[in-house]
Amino acid sequence: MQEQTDPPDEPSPGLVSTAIQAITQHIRSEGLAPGDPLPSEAAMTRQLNVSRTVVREAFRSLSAMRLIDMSAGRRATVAKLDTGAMSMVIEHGITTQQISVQQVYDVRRTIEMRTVALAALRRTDQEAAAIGQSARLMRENFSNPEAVMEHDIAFHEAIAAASHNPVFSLIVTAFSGVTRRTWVIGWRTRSSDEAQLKMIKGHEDIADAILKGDPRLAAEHMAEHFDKSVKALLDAGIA
Amino acid sequence: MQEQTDPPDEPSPGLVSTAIQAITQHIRSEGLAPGDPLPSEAAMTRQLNVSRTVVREAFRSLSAMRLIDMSAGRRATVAKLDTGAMSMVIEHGITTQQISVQQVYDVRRTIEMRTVALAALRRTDQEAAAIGQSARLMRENFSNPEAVMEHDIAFHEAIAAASHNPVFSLIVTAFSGVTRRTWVIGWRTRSSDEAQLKMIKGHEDIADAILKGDPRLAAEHMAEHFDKSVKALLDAGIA
DNA sequence: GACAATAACCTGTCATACAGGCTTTTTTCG
DNA sequence: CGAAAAAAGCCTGTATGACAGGTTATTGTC
Repeated sequence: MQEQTDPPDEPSPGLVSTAIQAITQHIRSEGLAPGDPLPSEAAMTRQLNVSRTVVREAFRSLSAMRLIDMSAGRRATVAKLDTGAMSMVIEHGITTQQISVQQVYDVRRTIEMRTVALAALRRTDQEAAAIGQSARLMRENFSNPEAVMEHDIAFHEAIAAASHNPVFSLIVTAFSGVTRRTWVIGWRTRSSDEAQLKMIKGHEDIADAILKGDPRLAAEHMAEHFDKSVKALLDAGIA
Repeated sequence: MQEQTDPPDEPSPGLVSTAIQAITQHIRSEGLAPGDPLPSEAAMTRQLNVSRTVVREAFRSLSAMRLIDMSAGRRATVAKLDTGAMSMVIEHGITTQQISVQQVYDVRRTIEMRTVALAALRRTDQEAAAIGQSARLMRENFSNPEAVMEHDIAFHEAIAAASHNPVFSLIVTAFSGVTRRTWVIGWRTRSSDEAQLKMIKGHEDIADAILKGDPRLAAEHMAEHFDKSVKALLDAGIA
């Protein structure tokens, strides 16, 4: 058996938590869709019989998680799926050293081996074009590492989008922040222009395999890409 | 040497967002670890030159994401990695029909094919025991579906933990909420006791493979398990 | 030196106030 | 009559002050 940290009784989870639950419950029970408006703060205040402070902190919390959208003067609305909260959790794990960059890469590899295969099977022509475009822009901006990185990130997100499973997109996008903070290290480790161009070639190979609709080949190239990336990070001493 | 009150031009992402960033920035720059205390609200109020309302909403937002822990009378502290925020994002996606249960299962399958293999390679004896224990408890509570479900969930989370990669644990645990809301449907679809026992046997096979340290076999059983689970959900008409 | 009383600080919640953004209604003018 | 402009009304963003109750540090006593 395992040790539980929660005491057996939790009488008051706090008014704010209660309010948060009431709001999410409202979304569920009313079957609200993205864009639909939520009750005003005043209405919630009356319904829950608490102060506006409490209701406001609840709304603000949901807004911070990007579950709802708030803006001045208008009512809050149900938000489209967004990676905001996940990104913050991952970043928090990294900055407090509870997870390592290498662990993130291991998860990315696992997921992207799947997204790339799905993309090869399910991509539309437009999505294939977007993926190819990102790879092409990496080469064209070769002399500008920052630009290469952004197109690299866009490349991976485009593949996730082409998997037609928004959960994959969510996760892959959540990792982009970590990538932004470590990408340059991997790039510098590829000391020669030749090594750097080879890395870009790897992306083009993946794009081609997706365009051809060959999931096995796409996954093979993706595996190779990740193995090299992780090796680059390890060479640079990233734990 | 630094911050004056009003930067001349900022499209104003809002004072609260600014405060949130200031707090996370503080965690980063001070290199805080889980359990370390953050500045008091009053201190933050002075430092950012905003009202306590703003600072409070920022703290509360971070608390809702489980990035910090708050409790009455004590200062907020840096939180241990927690799946709270991720769970809420996934649940939000499900309730607003932006993602389907089947899409979640596809992601789970992808991830757990990896965690089970890693668990077979890296599990400690204690972890192997915990995994086996969960499988055993599933069988022992056979007549109580709710209990079977909880041990099923614990089983998968234990495997993720045994992968020794907290990011996997984070994601697997984030999906547990969805499982709780759909598990019974799959269970009912297995109409006969025989079919239900076979499903439990599948878990025991996985546990055995992990105990034996055979990643390939473990992954094979896990694949089978997921294929049957997804089939059960599809038979029940889950989109 | 141990221990209890107390002071100081901190968070949780409430009430109120006001500036400014949106939306709807009313008014006015063509 | 119709359309544009003005006003009214609701809504959110932020600030301030107040007080209850929990937590920690200090002090004073034995």
